[in-house]
Amino acid sequence: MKSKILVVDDEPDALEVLGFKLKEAGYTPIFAKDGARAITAARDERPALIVLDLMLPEIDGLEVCKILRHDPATAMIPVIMLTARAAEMDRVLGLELGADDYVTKPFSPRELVLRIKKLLARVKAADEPVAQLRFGDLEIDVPRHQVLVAGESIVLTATEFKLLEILARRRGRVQTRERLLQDVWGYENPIDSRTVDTHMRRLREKIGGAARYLETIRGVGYRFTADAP
Amino acid sequence: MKSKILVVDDEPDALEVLGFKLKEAGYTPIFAKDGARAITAARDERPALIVLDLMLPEIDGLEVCKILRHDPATAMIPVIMLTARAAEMDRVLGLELGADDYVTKPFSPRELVLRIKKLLARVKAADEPVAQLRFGDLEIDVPRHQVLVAGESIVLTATEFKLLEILARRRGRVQTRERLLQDVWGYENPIDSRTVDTHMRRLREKIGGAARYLETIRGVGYRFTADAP
DNA sequence: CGCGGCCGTCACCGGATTGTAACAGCCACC
DNA sequence: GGTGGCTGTTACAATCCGGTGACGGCCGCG
Repeated sequence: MKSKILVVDDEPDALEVLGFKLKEAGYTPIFAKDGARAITAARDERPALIVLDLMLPEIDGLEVCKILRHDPATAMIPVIMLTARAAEMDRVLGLELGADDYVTKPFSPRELVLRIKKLLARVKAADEPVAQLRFGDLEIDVPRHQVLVAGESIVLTATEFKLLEILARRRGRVQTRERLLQDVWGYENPIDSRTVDTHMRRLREKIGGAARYLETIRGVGYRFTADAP
Repeated sequence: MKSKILVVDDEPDALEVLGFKLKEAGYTPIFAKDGARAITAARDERPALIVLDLMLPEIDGLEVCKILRHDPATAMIPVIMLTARAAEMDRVLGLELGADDYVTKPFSPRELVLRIKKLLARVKAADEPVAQLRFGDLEIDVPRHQVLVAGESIVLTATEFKLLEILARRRGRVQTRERLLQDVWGYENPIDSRTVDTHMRRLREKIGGAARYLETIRGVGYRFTADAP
C-alpha cells in the first residue's frame, strides 16, 4: 500500500526531481503546479501528505494551506512547507497557519524524504485510537463517552468531553487556544478564543479534584500534565 | 542541491582560486568585486553564505555587512570575513556588526572551506524545528513549554521562553537587540531595545547556572554559546 | 409554547507580566 | 587614571491575561 504524496511547486524541474526521489522511497507522487490545482487534487486524490511550495503564482502557499485546513475533506492531511528563507519560518510555523513542518530551500531531497517519513509516522501514531485513558483517579472512556473521577461518574457535555479528551491525548504538550478551537470546535465558525477559557472553567468545576491535571500556561495556552498511564 | 556561496573580493586572482576550491567542495560559487555588487547579488541570488573581504574599494566590508544585516531579505545570511591582519578581527567579530566568523589573510583555501562547512552546518542546525534542545544541564522542551536546568523545572514567562528558544536555536551567532525584538516580540511593536536587557537579566536570574550559555557581546547584542548537542 | 440545558460572549477584577526610567558598575579606549 | 559609552540592576507603573460571574440565544423536548 503506497502512500500518495502531493507535491506542489511551479518549477517543473523541482517536481521531476522530487517525483523521482519519492518513487525511489516507495511513495506514489502526484503533482500540482499552482494553488488552485493543488486544492482540487488534494480533495480528489486524498494524498497522505502534501509538500507545498510557499511561493506560488496567484494563490500563495499559505493561502492554499488555510483553504486546505478549512475544508473538512483535507483538514487532516499533513503539510510540509518549502520556504526560500529561514526567516519565513516564523510565519509558517509560528503563526499557526497550519503547516506541520517546513524545509528551507535549497534542500536535499533525501532530507525532505526523511521529514516526510517522520511526519507520516507521527500522524499515524497520533491517530492510534486509545479508548481508555487513565491518569490516577481520572478515567476517560471514549466509546462510552463517560468520565470517572475517583470512581464517581461525571456528566460532561459534548464539548467539555472532547476538550478533555484532546488535552489528555496530547498530554504534556501545550495546546494553544487556536489549536483547541480548531480541534475541538472544528474550523467552521470563527469563534472567540476566550470561549475556550469558559469551557475550561466549566470542565474544571465538574471534574473537581482531577482539575489539577489541567494546567494553564500563561501567555500560551493549556496543558494536561500527568505521568504516562 | 548545491549551496550557493557569494565571494566578494576585489582581486580577480583570489576569486578564481576560491571559486575553484568551492566548486571542488561541491558548492556553487558566485562572485562580486565590490560592495555595491555584493549587496545586489546577495539580495537577488540569496546565497547560503557570504565570504566578504574586509578591504574593498569604495564601500568597505564592514559597511557591506551592516547593510546586509539591516535588510530583512539578507539579514539571516551568515558572513565570513576575510581580514588582512589578525588585529582587525576583534573589530570584525566584537565591535562592529554581524560577521559570524573570520579568516586572516593569507589563508589556506582548505581552511576557509572547512569554516564554511562548519558555519553552514551550524545555521542549518539552528533551522531544525527540533522540539527538544539540550545543552549540558540545560534542556528546552518546546511543545511542553518547559525548561529544565540540572533536572529542575524552571518556570519561565512566555517572553522569556521565546527569547531563550531563539537564542538557543541560533546558538553561536550573535543576535542584535533589533533582531531579537523582531523575532521575539514581532515586527510591528515599537519597543525600546533596552527592554531586551531587562528580559535577559530576568532570564539569567531564573535559569541560574545555565546563564553561562548566555553571552553578552558588547556593542552588538547577545549570543548563546554551546557546543552542538 | 414553555422550559431547561448547553453554548458563546461580555464585562470586570486581581494578579502576573512587562516596558521603561533611573541609577550604578564596568569596560574599552584615550 | 580619567572618561564616555555600554550594560547590569532595581524599582515602578501600565498593561495584559486568564478566572469568574452573568446573560442571552439556540435547540430539543415535553
